[in-house]
Amino acid sequence: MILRIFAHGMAMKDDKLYTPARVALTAYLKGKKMRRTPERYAILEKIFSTDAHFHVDDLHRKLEAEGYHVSLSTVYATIQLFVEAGLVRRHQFGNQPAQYERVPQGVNESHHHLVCNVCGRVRAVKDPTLIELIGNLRYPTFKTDFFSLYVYGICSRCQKKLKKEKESKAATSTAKKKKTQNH
Amino acid sequence: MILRIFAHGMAMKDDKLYTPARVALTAYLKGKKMRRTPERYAILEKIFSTDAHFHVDDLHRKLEAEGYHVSLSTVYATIQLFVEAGLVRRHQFGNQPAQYERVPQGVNESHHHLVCNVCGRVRAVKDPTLIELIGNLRYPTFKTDFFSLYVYGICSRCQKKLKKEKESKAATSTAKKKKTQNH
DNA sequence: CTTAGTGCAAAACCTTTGCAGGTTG
DNA sequence: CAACCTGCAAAGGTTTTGCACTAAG
Repeated sequence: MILRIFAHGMAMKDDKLYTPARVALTAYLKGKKMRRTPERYAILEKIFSTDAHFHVDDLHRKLEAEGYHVSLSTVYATIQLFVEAGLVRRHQFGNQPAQYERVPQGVNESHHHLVCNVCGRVRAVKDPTLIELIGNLRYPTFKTDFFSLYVYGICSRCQKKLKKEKESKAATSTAKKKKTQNH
Repeated sequence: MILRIFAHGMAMKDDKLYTPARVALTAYLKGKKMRRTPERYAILEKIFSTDAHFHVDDLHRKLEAEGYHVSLSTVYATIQLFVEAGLVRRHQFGNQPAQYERVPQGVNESHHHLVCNVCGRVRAVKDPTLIELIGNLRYPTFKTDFFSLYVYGICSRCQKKLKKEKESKAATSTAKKKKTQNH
């Protein structure tokens, strides 16, 4: 019980995000005549009070760690519900397991993703001009909902690492050559 | 044996795609001192002589159907190799299983994807201006390799279907209301 | 001949499903 | 108090792995 209150306190800082999401969820559930269960709101709060991106079982673990027990299946089902309700979006970068993020509000929060092909790290990049441009595209027979832009490449960290490896490899190969010549 | 020859004949029409891919694979394998096995070339040929998009086990089934036996694990390993070699690209639309496609050659073949949130169908759309624009984006510390743009929404087919359902539902509800009023 | 690559079967992984029991409206 | 939702365990589908054998260089 203390844990729950404490956890709630911790999340206060981000209530600006959670509050409208909670209102939206309530409206959605009422509209669909679905039940407003404590689990759904607890999961929603967790999503809207932590990092924008999350993995299903990280979220589950966090909830459990706070002393809030929900089954993993409920977490899966609930996230699926949130996706259908337009509160959460699913991403799958490269061959990584699925990630989710809360739906960005407006052009200012919208972003695209830089994905490192080596380490898999994902960086969100804001580019309002680009977002607006792509968001304004229209297709004759297709009713657009949203879009995802993933830019794949190599992050700075991995570039450095690869450079180092290359250098040490080159050194080894030079050494080998010398050795061969010396024979 | 006859099957193999026949299959090869069938694929002739797309050799314009396969030939440069084969050359590229050979160069890649030589560079990495990896082996040029018949399996790798057979899988590459199949990829470059059928639809641009494919699922791993469809590809495997097609090879088997032609009488060319490769294990599923080899198909997985080989596709992964092709991805690393820059010959094939991986896609994962919504919550569907992974799809792959051969890497588009130049701006003219490049495209983005419209994905239906209802039926999951994917449509490739060419938009050279857009592709060029996104392709020219540069990031200070990130070395871009390629990008994927997925536009999610509802395809025309599903729009029609949903419209029909709505209409028939509205009719039912009207009927119900009348019945209630009659009580 | 050395060892990477293959085939097969089993395991791992993430996600969904079936069913019994609890909770919402 | 009906039916929806949850929890649990088991199954599902896809992808990876371990190991013995084959074949490329």
